[in-house]
Amino acid sequence: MDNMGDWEQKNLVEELTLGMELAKQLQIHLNVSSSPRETREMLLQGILTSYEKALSMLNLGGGLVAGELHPVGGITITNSESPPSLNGSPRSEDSDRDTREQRHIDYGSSSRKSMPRWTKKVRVNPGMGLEGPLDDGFSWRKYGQKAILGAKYPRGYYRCTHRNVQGCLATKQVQRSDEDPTIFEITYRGRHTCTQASNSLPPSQLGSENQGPTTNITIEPQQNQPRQENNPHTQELLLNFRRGLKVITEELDSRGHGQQSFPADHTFQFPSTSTVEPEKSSLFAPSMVENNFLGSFPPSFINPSGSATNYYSVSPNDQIQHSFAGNKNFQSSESELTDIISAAASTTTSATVGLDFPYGNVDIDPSFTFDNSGFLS
DNA sequence: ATAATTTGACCGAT
DNA sequence: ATCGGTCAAATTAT
Repeated sequence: MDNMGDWEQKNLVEELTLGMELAKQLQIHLNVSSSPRETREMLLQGILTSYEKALSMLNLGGGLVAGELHPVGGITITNSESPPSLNGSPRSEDSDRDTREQRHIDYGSSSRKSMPRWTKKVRVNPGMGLEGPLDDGFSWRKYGQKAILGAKYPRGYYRCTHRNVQGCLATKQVQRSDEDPTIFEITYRGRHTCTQASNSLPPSQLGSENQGPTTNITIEPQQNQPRQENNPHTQELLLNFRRGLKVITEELDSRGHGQQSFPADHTFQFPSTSTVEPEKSSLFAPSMVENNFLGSFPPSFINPSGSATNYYSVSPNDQIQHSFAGNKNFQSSESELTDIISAAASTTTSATVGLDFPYGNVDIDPSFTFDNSGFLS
């Protein structure tokens, strides 16, 4: 099982392959005048990230790690979370957003199976249709709620709805901040191994009365449904990435446990049963759209061609690097590991779709958040 | 009828 | 013994 050298090499190859794919994409984009600069930048960043990883794999001998060297601050996430230089794109403001997200990743420790865990703080401004924090695009099912010691509000426990069906072990906890009740701390654990099809909306993220807002998202099946088959390129790219992600996932699994290697099929399937909840929609966010989530890449990333398809989404499948540094050990306290990054950027893709929940754990590029500031504010 | 939520019990880790 | 996390039966929502 621990063919370290084995997967190490495998990963390296995967990484390099990924980089090559990205390079190819970039090449293509360079020939397409219509290709937005952002796209190119993203591709470039992806390439660099890939190289970085590959190099670290070689240098450190141990596949993992790159990030562990610097447990604090920039950590692993470097590429993803704080690529200051690269995408110093103008956008990326959390200022104008209602939901401000801050992420804090933390590894190791003693959690169950040493699953990677990362936290993100989301703020929901009153008055708006609240969405962000509570809805991250995944389907969660609440399985518990507990009063936490020093906390004023109870903590809600959620697990992936597909746990039984697909064995997805992803879970999350939602804790409302004592201080600022508009802030919610959402801690994710484990990554989704399920095929999160289009998530139908998670009706209640927060229990009932205790927690504040309830998310209401409406899905507009129409135009958003079609996604992948549109553009073969897209599909291909996504697949490639998926592939990469998958590898890492396996790795993660193997480390923590012997098994539980669920089929992380990379087929994008969307449940034909896209639930739509009309009623709510009328009440709140009128046009929130939940699309799919397969990809883990920014729109511009995939779609060069005119047909501005706005689907793509950032799925929490991308904590690639997080997984890398999944090692335990470490004396330290979480505080040390604390690194909060506010990742928010907006890529205005299409006005019609105002969604936001892109959060996932970004990885290759933190800066893709759909701009939804449009209607909330 | 089926699916999701609520809640107290249970359990492992400090 | 206490606390945080999970389970599962009962309850409620769809």
